Amino acid sequence: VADDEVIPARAELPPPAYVILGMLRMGMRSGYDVKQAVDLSARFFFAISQAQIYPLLKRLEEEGLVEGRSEPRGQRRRRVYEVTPAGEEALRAWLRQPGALPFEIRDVATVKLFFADLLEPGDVLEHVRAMRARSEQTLEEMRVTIRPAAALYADEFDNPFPQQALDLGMTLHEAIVGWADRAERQLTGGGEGQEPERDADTQ
Amino acid sequence: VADDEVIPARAELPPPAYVILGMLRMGMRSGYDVKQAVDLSARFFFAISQAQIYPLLKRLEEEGLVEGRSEPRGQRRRRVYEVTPAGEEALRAWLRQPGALPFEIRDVATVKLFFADLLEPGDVLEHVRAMRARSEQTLEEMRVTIRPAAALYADEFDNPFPQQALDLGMTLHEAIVGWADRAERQLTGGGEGQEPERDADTQ
DNA sequence: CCTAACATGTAAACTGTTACATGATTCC
DNA sequence: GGAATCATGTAACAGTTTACATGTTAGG
Repeated sequence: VADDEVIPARAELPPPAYVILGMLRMGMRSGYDVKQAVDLSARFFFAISQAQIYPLLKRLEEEGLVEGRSEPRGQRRRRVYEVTPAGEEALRAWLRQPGALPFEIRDVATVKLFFADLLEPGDVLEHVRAMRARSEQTLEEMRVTIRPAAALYADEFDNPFPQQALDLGMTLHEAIVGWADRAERQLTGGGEGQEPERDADTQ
Repeated sequence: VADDEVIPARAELPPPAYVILGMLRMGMRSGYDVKQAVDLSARFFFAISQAQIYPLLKRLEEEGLVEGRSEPRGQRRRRVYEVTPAGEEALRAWLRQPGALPFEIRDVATVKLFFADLLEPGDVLEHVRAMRARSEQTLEEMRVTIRPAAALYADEFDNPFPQQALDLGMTLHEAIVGWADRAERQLTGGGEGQEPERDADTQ
């Protein structure tokens, strides 16, 4: 259309852009769809917020990696996207690209445990139980809503990878539950005869 | 000194500020010390960058939660901090404060696995192995450098919590290694007779 | 002499969240 | 008629990283 169609060889896309690209390739069509899909699955290892999606879709389109068109539902405006061959190639290249894969956790609960020295024993116990409950709740969510969807991808589309990613997430939270059990036993005077049961030294 | 010493009842401190406060309380003295300590331990569940530390130390001091003074080593300038009673109280209040404890993971490796459908089977296998190797390396780091330090805190200062936090981190990475083993077996035609071994359908 | 470690600081850029605005449609 | 959901967008803010600047000291 314009005369400045030259792709300006942009900087590498941020990871959330590839999440969007991947979700579109898996059949999601609108920005809204993508957000729903991420909240249902990828959120457990890479959350993205709604406000990131629309600007990134625009950018993906500018770079020719997706093609969007208006497809309203009734009077309700709606824009749907398709991954272009260039987009698929960009996604594949990113997936294959080796290099550092930082495993980033940001968990204030563990920070609080780390410094729990400052708390009363009762508070610490409660905190460990909260951590346990949190992972159990996450597991329940995964079992109820995500597992069936992942199974569908495995069975219908012969794509086992969402299920495997979900499996990793569940494994992680099961490990936390196991850890919490051990920690709890240790805190509730679990050292039968071994340790001379620490007083509330608090200092 | 000035006439506007009134504390302006600031917004709640961001989590990294409490990490710094906690580290100072554990005996770290300078910003540099804090950074070293975080990189050695807390980084596995809550990393903070050097550029965050000095402005936050300044802010903590403004709010009366720490007290700093210059304590050069030779000609090399150096500012050391101590947690004030108000600071200890603020930390304790934050530790006890209930409420949402989001467990945030941002892991591009799992994102790549999730979308691995686009890759050749050989690439996927390699990727799972890389994830396994990553966790094994992290475990090795933890065993070599952090575990002894955590044990020291447990034995010398009767503070078992850093060790327990480290333990949680190790548990997590051990779970990933276990998951990777299973995933690898599944990918290398592991379905002996069970599954009719999926071809490289690639699409 | 040179490198690594000690030590502090900040500007600019980037990333991400919160909160709001806007409006249509579906379901009760 | 009202709430929930569908659907898109953005401005303002908060948080984070990268990169650099600056200088000292210890060790090979």
